[in-house]
Amino acid sequence: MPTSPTDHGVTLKLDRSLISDLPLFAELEAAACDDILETAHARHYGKGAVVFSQTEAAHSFFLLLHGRLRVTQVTAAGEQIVVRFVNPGDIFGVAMALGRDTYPGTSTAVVDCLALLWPSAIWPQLIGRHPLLAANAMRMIGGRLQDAHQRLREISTEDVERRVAHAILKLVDEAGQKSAAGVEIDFPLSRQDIAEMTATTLHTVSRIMSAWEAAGVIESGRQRVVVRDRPRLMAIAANADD
Amino acid sequence: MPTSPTDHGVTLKLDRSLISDLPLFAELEAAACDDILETAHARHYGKGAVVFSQTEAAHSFFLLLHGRLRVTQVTAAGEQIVVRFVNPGDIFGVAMALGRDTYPGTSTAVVDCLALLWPSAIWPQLIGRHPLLAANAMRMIGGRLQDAHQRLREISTEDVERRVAHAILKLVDEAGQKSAAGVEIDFPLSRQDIAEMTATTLHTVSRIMSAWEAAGVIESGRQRVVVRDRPRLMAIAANADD
DNA sequence: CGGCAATTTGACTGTGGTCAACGTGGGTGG
DNA sequence: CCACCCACGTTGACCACAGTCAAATTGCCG
Repeated sequence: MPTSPTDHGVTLKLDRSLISDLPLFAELEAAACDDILETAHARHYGKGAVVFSQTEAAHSFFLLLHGRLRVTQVTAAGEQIVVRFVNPGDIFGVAMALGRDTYPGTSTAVVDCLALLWPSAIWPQLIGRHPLLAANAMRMIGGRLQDAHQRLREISTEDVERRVAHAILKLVDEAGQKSAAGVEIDFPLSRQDIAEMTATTLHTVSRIMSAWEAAGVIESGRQRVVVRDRPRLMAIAANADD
Repeated sequence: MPTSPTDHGVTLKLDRSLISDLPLFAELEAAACDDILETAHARHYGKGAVVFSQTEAAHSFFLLLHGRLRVTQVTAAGEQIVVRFVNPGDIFGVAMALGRDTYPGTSTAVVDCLALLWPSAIWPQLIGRHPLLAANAMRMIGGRLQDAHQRLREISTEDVERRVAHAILKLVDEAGQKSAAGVEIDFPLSRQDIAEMTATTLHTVSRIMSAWEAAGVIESGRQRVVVRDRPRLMAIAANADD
């Protein structure tokens, strides 16, 4: 199922309307957007394709336009954790800007994706010419730092059920799609994925979600989660006794 | 014991030799350092003093020159975690740059500290005038993001003993002081602190460290940790069976 | 020297991990 | 187009790691 990446529009001029509304380009003038796009390429990644791998040299950084990516890290002992999911408008693979010369994780397309990419070496020039871009990028990285700290807080202090509830609610906020029965997470998400986000096992996740399904809180199936009763799920996320 | 902050050198001209060797100012020219220092104040915080508090408006950002700070967050349920320790040369309280208008945590001086501070509002101008400062700051924030991900990995996949071993080793690297018996962490650090860094309880930390002490790996007392046998501690951090 | 905070240690318990076996649905190939 | 197969999911039994509760001890600080 993995598809090899294919180039698109490398010679084609990229239109700034693709990106000018994204938070990364907030406050930037049209000319600045054009200048930044000058050095960008667009590329398509089929479902299952690996955009970059952990420890690989960080040749490029990316901006996701369409689709959804999963970023994972593998420990020395071979266990995997999900670092985050990348949403449209997010930057990813910015290792070089963060002071690394290799990617710290692996990112995989969970659905068909379209991304822009720049050579990492360009970053210093871009922020030199466009201080607002630097400020915006720093805000986005800041958001990721907050997310990481929130997860640390949750894993440190909450029991598994509340952690799973928080994880599902966050994904619903980022990738919720109204459907007949409620709000559905619009990309394939396995029990294993949820376990790797919440520091537990797929078994425990399955047990918890089965209980929720029986209680009418969610509806779920193979790599599919629909939240039926959001307030109830929020109550579970907040409360210890239930 | 908490001391109220006192101003120092507000009118006094700050010398760039204080800061020009720090990573935040790497590659910056002398004139740039002077320009940045123009808007800085220096301030002293006595042991136990609170530099800023969670949810407080982020009026300033800081650079630690001397001492050591602990940054904590409190959950809605009232439980506390240690986010990190701030070492000399680190920036902290950069909430505004990360897109927040309040501090996400509380920072407390664990020993007497000296810090520079700037009004948060100045940040955009500073990075506008000094792109290298932006690049350096982003690298430092990137390092914190890596740290957070490493802790997530550890809490998710390792048992308590290995997590504690990793935490102690990291602190020894950052704040190790050669002493008669080995390498000592040069600031007061309680079992509770270690527990809040590693998502466990002070009881479990105490049991683990008692065992290590009996085995001659460390020597410890009231808010004091000396690593006697670093290689052995590294082996504990790496291995599961021991 | 009195008092309190930090630490130690013991006994018990429960959450959630491990091991194992069995469903099930969807994609793929014949 | 249907059937097979495999990845994904479910469920049960068991038990261990580490959290909780409790109490004693130590060592600073004032």
